[in-house]
Amino acid sequence: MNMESPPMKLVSQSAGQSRYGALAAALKARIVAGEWPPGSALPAEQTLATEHGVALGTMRQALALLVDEGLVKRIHGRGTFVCSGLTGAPMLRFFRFGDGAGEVPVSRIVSRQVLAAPAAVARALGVGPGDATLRLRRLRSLDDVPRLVEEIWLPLPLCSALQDGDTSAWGDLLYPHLAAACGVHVHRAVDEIGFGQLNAADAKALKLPTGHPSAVVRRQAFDLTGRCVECRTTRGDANAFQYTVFIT
Amino acid sequence: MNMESPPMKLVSQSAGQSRYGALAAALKARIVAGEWPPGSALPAEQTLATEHGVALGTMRQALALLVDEGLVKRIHGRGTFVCSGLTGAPMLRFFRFGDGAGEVPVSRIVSRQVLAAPAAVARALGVGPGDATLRLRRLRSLDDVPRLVEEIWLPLPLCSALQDGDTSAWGDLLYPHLAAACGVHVHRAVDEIGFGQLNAADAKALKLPTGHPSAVVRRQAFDLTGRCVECRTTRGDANAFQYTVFIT
DNA sequence: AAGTGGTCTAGACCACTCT
DNA sequence: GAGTGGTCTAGACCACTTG
Repeated sequence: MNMESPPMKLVSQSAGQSRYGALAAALKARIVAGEWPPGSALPAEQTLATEHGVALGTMRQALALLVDEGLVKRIHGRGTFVCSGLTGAPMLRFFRFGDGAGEVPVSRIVSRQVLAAPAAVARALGVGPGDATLRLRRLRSLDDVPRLVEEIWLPLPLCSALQDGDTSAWGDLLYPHLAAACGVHVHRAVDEIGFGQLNAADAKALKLPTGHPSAVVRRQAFDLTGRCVECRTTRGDANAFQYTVFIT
Repeated sequence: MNMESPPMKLVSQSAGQSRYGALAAALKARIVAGEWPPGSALPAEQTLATEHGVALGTMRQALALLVDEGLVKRIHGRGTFVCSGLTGAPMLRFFRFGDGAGEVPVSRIVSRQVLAAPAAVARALGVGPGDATLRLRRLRSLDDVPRLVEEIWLPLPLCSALQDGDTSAWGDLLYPHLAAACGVHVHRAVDEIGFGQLNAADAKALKLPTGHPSAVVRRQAFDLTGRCVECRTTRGDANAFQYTVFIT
């Protein structure tokens, strides 16, 4: 008879760290490493608990940490799934244009170029200055009225699948297309809101006078590994800007 | 011998609700009713669990809900405390004025009047239009440079302690003074950000030209019971506006 | 030392989803 | 019905704070 103990994953636990914290970190590492790709299911909590030789409750605490972190999503009766990334984090949530409905604006890529990254862009993307990047300019419209202008920078070996082909087939959301075409899943983003004036080109695109006040949103988007996979600047009419912050 | 079961709080549990959810709601009701005032400690979790005839873990889940809600704060080794309210929710976090340090701006009340609430203010405060309110105008400065102008409306029987007395003794933060003088604890607030232009009076106070672009923050503040206890409009130079949003 | 919350266990049973 | 996560129990022991 084989009395060997079953294979058990050992988790290193640094001093002062709880066991569920260490477990969460270990699971996160396996997710980031791609062992369970975005959208796929993790083993059942009972399986994981047995594998690691801990009680069910302890494993549940570890998984709860990953849920808080936005890394996995648990669905009662179905399983635990690695989050597939943001679909939009829609820029429109910063603005109130007439309608009020939360519809997705129509997107049109008006320019696509491979360029050496300027210093600021390279810093944001975490690449070397002068490294090859893809720069997109995009115009977003509601009811055929242009509302937002965007300048999007993507790191280049990574997103080279977007270099060629018909941009009109991309759809109105960048992130789902980025996931489908490049396998890049946006997991987290940071938007920095500021204020400025439209330059001549942007003003013309938005059919507003040059120098018109504009809200400026600078975004960095990151994937599961913490790598910056997009940096973007969005501009729209400052008078339509409205954003709500909840404080607790 | 007295074999009676100890007094046990009964909690009504509506269908489809977990027991810890019902417990949390019951505890919240007692907090809102003032049974444990802000800053005071709740009974020990073990005591509460026994009182309600549930296991420790269940009571812990209930308390965790209250923590998430920002209603109580747990401190290891000390106890569970009702949150004493926001101290500032500083408006300055929306702006970047030179220094960069997160210091509290010096406040000066420049006007204090009892006024009938205009329609918009009455709606925000949840009082009848024309009800008595206290209107404050406040100027906030950094390094003796005026940076923000504020118009603050307070409901009046509630905040009547602020009607008289020397405003220069209030200190630079409104909420701690509101708590000390009126027993009003601000527990939650909603800030709505927009852009506009300075009118002549505000421009003069900020030493900027009339019509200068300004960031406008409209705030409603609420106490534990969900009652609106303040409505405020803050304006500052739009060019100094900067706010960061994290998306997950 | 006494009292508090934090971690962990080893179970039981329930609610939901899929086949 | 089999498999999943969600709730609940009744303990044990640990870590932190205070007198």
